[in-house]
Amino acid sequence: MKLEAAKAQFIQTWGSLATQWGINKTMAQIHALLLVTSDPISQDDLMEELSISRGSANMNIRELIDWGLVDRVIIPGERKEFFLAEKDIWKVFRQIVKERKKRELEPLLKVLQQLQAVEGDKKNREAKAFTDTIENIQKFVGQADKSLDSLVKADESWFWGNLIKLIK
Amino acid sequence: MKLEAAKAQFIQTWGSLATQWGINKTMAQIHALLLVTSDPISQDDLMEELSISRGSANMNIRELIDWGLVDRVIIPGERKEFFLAEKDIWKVFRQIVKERKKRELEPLLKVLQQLQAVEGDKKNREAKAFTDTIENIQKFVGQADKSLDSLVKADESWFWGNLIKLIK
DNA sequence: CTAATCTTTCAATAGTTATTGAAAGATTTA
DNA sequence: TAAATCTTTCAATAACTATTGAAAGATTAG
Repeated sequence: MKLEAAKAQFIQTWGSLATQWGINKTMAQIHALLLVTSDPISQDDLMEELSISRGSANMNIRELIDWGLVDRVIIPGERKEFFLAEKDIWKVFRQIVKERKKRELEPLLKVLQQLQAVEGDKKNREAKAFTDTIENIQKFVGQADKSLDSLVKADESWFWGNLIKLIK
Repeated sequence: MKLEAAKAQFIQTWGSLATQWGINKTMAQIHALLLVTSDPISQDDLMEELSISRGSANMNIRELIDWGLVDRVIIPGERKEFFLAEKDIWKVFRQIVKERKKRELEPLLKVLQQLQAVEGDKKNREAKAFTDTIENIQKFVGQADKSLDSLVKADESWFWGNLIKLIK
């Protein structure tokens, strides 16, 4: 398989995987291209390689920067901005976990806490089913939240090493 | 907060969270309603409570059954089918992990393996960047795959107990 | 200061995904 | 077997999400 074909397939695979996770396909494809390219790439080159418009390139790059997955890079003597992705997949993963935790898990926890304040008639079967499930979800999400906190701080080899011991 | 209001908020929260994860909102809302209701619910009741059409209800219920999150229930003396969700959140989580692993992680691993067969000119800087990143991703995804395998088989209290020990 | 180059915005448009509801298909009852 | 009840399908339509590209806004060079 030729390099260009392999790149193209990786970009397309990354993109369609992203779609299944509620992530913009183009954003994921830009990320994929930056992941497998050693040197920083300009917006124009991204537009060219992925056949996307200026607006889309600009918007999706900004989003990637927001997520902390891509950095702006200044190249001396160049007028344009260039972009470079974090290549260490463990760091990428950690960063995504950190962001999704902040954006989704923490707001969810707040809602769950509020929902526990439901007027509790303990004799009411339906009310009991509701509070029971909410309580269970809350405990689960709370545990997950704490665990992910540690994961975000963890060193990769340490993490896998211990996890392997744990699950064997 | 009244029970009905709390249910409604939970259903809406669960639905919008699902959207961010590439999951159909209505499917998640049906799931949410079934999660917080003790007794089995008929398709007509789901349609009524969530204000959705017959077609949508049918399709999304089937999808939930496919995911192994909801069961069909026959109630003696009733002509209609009823539906009941697994309430144990650990089981729900495990089931989702199992399915996504099968549908997404395993196909991804196959692609990554293929991509390692890129024509490798070791002197080529770009080729090296490509193979390095693919290799890293592959190792990472491989580890994750194995770990999730164990998680899927794990007992909840055992899992959290050990995880807490691990990350402390 | 002015022109040139680069970046950002955003309203229009395209593309994608989900929903509807009527009709066809099953199944049960009598 | 026929009628009643329930389930499934699917083409049309609606709702949502992403992309485009031209114009406005910044920044740099001369």
